[in-house]
Formats: sequence, C-alpha cells, structure tokens
Amino acid sequence: MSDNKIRVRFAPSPTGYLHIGGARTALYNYLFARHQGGTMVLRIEDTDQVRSTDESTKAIFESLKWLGIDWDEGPFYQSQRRDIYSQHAQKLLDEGKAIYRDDPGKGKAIVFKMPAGRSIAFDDLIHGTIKFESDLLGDQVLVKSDGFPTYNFACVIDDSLLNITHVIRGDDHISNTPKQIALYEALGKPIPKFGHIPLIMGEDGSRLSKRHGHTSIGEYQELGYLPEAMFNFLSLMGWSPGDDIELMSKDEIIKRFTIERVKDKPAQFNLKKLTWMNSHYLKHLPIERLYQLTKPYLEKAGYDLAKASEAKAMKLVDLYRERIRVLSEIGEVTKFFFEDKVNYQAEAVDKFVKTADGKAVLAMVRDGVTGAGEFTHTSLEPVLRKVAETKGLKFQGVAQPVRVALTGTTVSPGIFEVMELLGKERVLERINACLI
RNA sequence: GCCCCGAUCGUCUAGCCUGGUUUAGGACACAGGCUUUUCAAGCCUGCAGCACGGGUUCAAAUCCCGUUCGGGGUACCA
Repeated sequence: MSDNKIRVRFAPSPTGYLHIGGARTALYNYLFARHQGGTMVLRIEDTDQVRSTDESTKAIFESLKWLGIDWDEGPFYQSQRRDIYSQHAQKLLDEGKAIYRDDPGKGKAIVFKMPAGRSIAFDDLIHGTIKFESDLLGDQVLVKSDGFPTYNFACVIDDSLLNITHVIRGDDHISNTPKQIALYEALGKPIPKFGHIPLIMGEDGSRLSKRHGHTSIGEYQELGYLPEAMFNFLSLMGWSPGDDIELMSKDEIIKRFTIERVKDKPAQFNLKKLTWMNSHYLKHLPIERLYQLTKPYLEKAGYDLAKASEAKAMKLVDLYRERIRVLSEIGEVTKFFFEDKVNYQAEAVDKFVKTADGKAVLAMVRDGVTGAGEFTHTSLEPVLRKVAETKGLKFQGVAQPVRVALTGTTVSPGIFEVMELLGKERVLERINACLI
C-alpha cells in the first residue's frame, strides 16, 4: 500500500444497535475514504466485557450493509487482540512511562503517567486548533484489572497498527484526543489527523437518545424508509455541498464530499425532512423494486399475495407510491383490494351511499357497467361521466359514492383505476351490497 | 466546579476563512392559492433568521473580545 493513501476507520462498540449518530459517523468516514480512493477499515471495540454483545455486532453489520456502507478491511475485534495491547503496555512499563496501580476494591491496573506541564494541541480537520493542558488530564488507565485495555489505549494501539491516517469520529471524543496524543508520543508512533464531527441532537436540542423516538437505523429500515433516502439525509446532517442541491445520489455525494465542508455545529434530527426525502425516493423507485420492497409489509398485513394477480398488485402499489411516505403504510391503505370484506366507514356511508342521490348514482353505475365488455379506465370513464350528466351532478357526485362503495372510505386513488383493479365482478358485488 | 466545542428563519443549511456583489439564498415544516374525481403528488405565493454587548474598519452575518445560552468531557464505559 502506498504511503500517501488515506486510511480511515469506523470503530463502533457493540453495546446496542447502530444508531443515527453512529451511522452518520460511519457514513462520513466512508464518504471521506471513497471520495479520494482511500481505505475504510471496520473495527469492533468490544473491550467492555459486560456491555458488548454478538447480537449488537451482527445488527451493526446489517445496518451498515443496508445503508450501503461497505469497508475494505476488517472487521477487527479488539477482544481478540489482547496480547497486542499487553505487549505495548509492557513496553511502556519497562520504559517507566506506565506503572501498576492497585486501587482498593478494583485490583491491579496498568496506568499511564501523564507527562506534566505540557500543552497538547492538535489541528482538528473540522474545528481548527484545539489545545489542552496535560496537567488537567491526569494519569490514564491503560489496562484494566480484568486484563482488558481501556478505550483510549486500545484505540491508539489499533489506529497506529492499522496505519489509520485520519480519525473521524464524534465530537464527544475531543477530550479523549489529547490523552491519545500523549500516548502516541510515549509510544513513539506517528499521530494521525483528527476530525471531530458534531453530535446529532434530538428535536428538543438535547443529545439524541431513545426517548426521542426511533434512534436506530434498524427501526427506520423496519418502518419502511429507503436506504438511499437515509443515506442522502444522513449525509446532509452536518454537511452540505455548498449549493442548494439536496437530493443527491450516492455517487454524487461521494463525488462532492469534503471534510472541510462539514459543519462544526451540532444538528438536530428532523424526522419530517427525512420522511419528505423518503417519499421523494419512493416516487422514483423502479416499479419492480418498489413491489419487492413492499411485499413484506403486505404479507405482514396478512394478505394472500398468491391469490391476487401480481400485475394488479404491482399496479396497485404503484398507485399508492405517491400517497404513502414510508413503506409500512402500504398495508392499511390497500386493505380494500386484498380483503373481500370491505371495512365501511359509517360517516362515509351515511354521507355518500345512503342518500337518495347516492343510491340512484350507484344503481345507474351498476347498470351502466353491467353490460360493459371491457373493464378499463378508458371504457369506464364514459359510463360514469354519463351518469353524472344524466343526474345533473358534478363528477364528484358520482365518484364519491362509488369510491365509498368500493373502498369503504372517501379516500383512494383515481376511481377508474380502483374499478379496473377490483375487476367487474367485485365492483358489481360491492355496489349491490350497498344497495340492499 | 474545571476543561473543551458551538451560536444565521421552528428545523437542516448557503453566505463567514479571502469584510462591501445581501432588500441574508435554498430546503423541510406551517399558512394561503392554483389544479382536480377524493386523497396525495405537482405548481405558485406567503410567514419566518444573523443571540446580546463592546471593539476594529469608510464598511461586519462575515474579523477580535466579553456576556448569555446550548452541547460535550471530566470512569479500571466506549
């Protein structure tokens, strides 16, 4: 590998699902690497014996994959590299830079002696120069009494051994950076560049957490947000290309991403904008993919997809793509098509079906349609228009009773499409049922 | 408490580095309108912001200082 190639890493700790903030950190590392043909490394920081779980690790992989964030090297597991950390700790011990410390009730740990009276400064890629006084830092535990390294130690050893050139991570690590720099120096290792991206806040301005609603990527996947929408949205959470363009493909984002344009101010997560962006992507999805993505939700709603013609089901989903904002909404709105029993809304029926006009219109539509050979938008439209004309009603006066009779509600896609999809038999059946 | 980071419409942001081109631009949300077969979608319009106070300068959203407010850290968590 050539020396001038940049190398970044995403290093989550597997103590929970991949959340919005972690995903954004992963994304920025990914974007930074892909933009300049660098290498992306994945490292699992599972040094917390108590909180780390395999389930979390698996969920993190899955969410990254779903988002379209891939990596070139790894995953490396810190729990499997204990001897490496021990060796380096021993070296520091031998050189007198670290000592054993026995804290009552905790056992013996290896502790790094923080050099006194020093200013430790670094040039942050996002914030500019940041300076700390070493006297305020205190000695740092390197190896815990359980034999596992602490975050700051394992992180430095691994970043160094993996030749990481740019450490891009959350703002919450700023105060860890001087401690890590002191360690790099003690170890005699080159110091990488650091870029600290601001945290993502909840809609009330406090740090994003579970109480703000859905915070894990997996939850958004389940709700039916599209990965391309999430990718696009997350990329804009703290970064902008510098012009007014917001809707961008993955390739375009990679092409335009630079770390210099990352904001140094925390951003609040805005679900409504994500949802808007999702509906945009929903509108432009190829029909086959849309249908495939939609299927699980239809099945979850208990519909027997084998029973309906696939062509019709696809057409139906296509009609609803502009009416739903997330995939999971598809089940409820397509009920009238997949289920034989229509769930009639009382107010809708009272207003449009039970009235004199409503009944007359339905009867006329039924009669007009009964003879129809074809049952398509084109053949149906003249029939309904004629009914409106004969009754002296606006077209709406015909469409609404029919809509309610067929779907049970006052809201649906165009009435001709609905009739065509339902087919002659079911249309007549439902209208007749309403006329009894 | 101490250390660190930050502050442009309600929110995400452009502009700030390289001060005048800004009546501060875009997007989401919200409000109104158009279209219309209901709902969406689409299109148009509107509402709304440089936290405050000092400097520097002919000129500051842009540079400097302070205040206030928000956030992060201060673990044998990561």
